[in-house]
Amino acid sequence: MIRNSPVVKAVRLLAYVAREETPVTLADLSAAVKLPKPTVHRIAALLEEEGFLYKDPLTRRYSAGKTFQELCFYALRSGAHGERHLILQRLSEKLAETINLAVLVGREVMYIERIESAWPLNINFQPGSRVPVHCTANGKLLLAFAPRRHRERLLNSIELRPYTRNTMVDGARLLRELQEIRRQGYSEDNEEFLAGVCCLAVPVKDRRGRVVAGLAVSAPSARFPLEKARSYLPDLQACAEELSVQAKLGF
Amino acid sequence: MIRNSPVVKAVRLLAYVAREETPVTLADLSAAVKLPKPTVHRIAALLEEEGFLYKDPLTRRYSAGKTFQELCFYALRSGAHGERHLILQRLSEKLAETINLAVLVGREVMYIERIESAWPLNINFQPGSRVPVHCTANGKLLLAFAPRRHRERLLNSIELRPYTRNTMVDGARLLRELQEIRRQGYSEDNEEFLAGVCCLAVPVKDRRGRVVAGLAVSAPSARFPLEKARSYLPDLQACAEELSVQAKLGF
DNA sequence: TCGAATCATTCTAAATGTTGGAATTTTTGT
DNA sequence: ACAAAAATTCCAACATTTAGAATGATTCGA
Repeated sequence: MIRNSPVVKAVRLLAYVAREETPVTLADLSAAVKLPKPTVHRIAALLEEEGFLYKDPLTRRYSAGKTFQELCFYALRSGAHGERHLILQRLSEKLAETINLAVLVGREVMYIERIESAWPLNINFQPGSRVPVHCTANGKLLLAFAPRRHRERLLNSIELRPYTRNTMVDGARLLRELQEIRRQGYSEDNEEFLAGVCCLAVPVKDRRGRVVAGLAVSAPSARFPLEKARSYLPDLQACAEELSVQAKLGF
Repeated sequence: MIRNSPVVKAVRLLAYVAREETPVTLADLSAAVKLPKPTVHRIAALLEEEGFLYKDPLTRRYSAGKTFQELCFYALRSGAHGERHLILQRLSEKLAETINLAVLVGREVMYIERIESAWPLNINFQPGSRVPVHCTANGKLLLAFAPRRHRERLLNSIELRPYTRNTMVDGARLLRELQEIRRQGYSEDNEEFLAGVCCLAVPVKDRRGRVVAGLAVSAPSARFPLEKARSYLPDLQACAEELSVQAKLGF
């Protein structure tokens, strides 16, 4: 991806101006974003024309423009992914553990949402971060329910790197486990990725029944072992159903 | 001035996404800004990388990104230096009570500006702080004038937690009140959030007449009961109008 | 009031990223 | 399972960006 794009420069200018308390001079801007003044000047002029910046005619200082400020009202209005977040939050509160929603992206699992439990000491993975597919509950789940061709291609292209003593590094064994996951409808991670942390994941399906995401609870084995997680299966499945039925996945 | 600059294209994309209520597809975007899909695709990817857009991995729809939302927050708050502040200050002086301007952020109401009255003893809510939506004048007002879909989704996802004896905890009754608010054009909070404190709020509209913010007076019922607040409705409305017409919302 | 220093703006040719039709892949709807 | 729609990738022609240098404007101290 091109990182020298004028688009990137423009939004960084915008970000700097918006974050500053008071209007800024061109020289400030130029120093802050590390671009030559003529460059900043031109981009700022474009942003000004679009109403994203406002240049005070007297002081020549830049601040947020009218269009931009108006936009702010709208952008904030719909706090990202309200309903989905709420559904997950309810589940997290009930189990008192971390809940995350993930999808398959390329050869990895990406969190699209994550509700941290109130407990201290739990791993910090931000939404957007990625984890391996062969040693996580969500990963194995999504792999198990992926279309066969897709699954095979993926399995051939990943390396079964060991993360803990329990990480599965044997392809044949992984295959058997995937079959088992399809049979029982959920997957487990018994400290296969992070020592001391176990997970349990259930599928989230779209209208047509295809598995599009995984919903998992993850917690320190010490206070929340897999047996306990299993006892909450109905709650997890109900939550997954809620996400599916209401088609709240999208937004 | 070059008008075909990618910078211009980028900010127009951003503006369109921010103004839409729900996440938009690439095809929508392409049609809306009248640019070929590959072009939109590339620019959107850049904006996503910068956190200005968020592409849901499941639906591939674009919405405002995290960095952008954070920026909006700053941009709205830093308006406090300019004309907007003066307009609010005049009103506050006339009523001799606390005035605040608020917007809907997610499921809550956020103050973007607040002029404290000179009186002692009044609650200290800084700009940026959030209050519930179902038991405040601004909250009910913004809810009442929000687009229907947005309102319904919000109502479904909030908990009508009681704060005082007067807090509305009955959804049906709240709905009726919202209808009444739309009819009469203003909303009241009769000690529903804080015992002993009442508020009255009027809508602030944008150019197209959509309600984007709420302007409220809040005061101890003892010295400034709702009847008295109502007598100042013309002043509040004039002030809201001033903010709207002159488009001084920005700053 | 003057001049020096700083800041803003314009100019330019070379460099770079952009562009969008066409092809490809993926997803959706029937 | 199929057709239609949408998203994504490609790439060579092309338009914009780039930033040094020059110029004009403003600020500030003496």
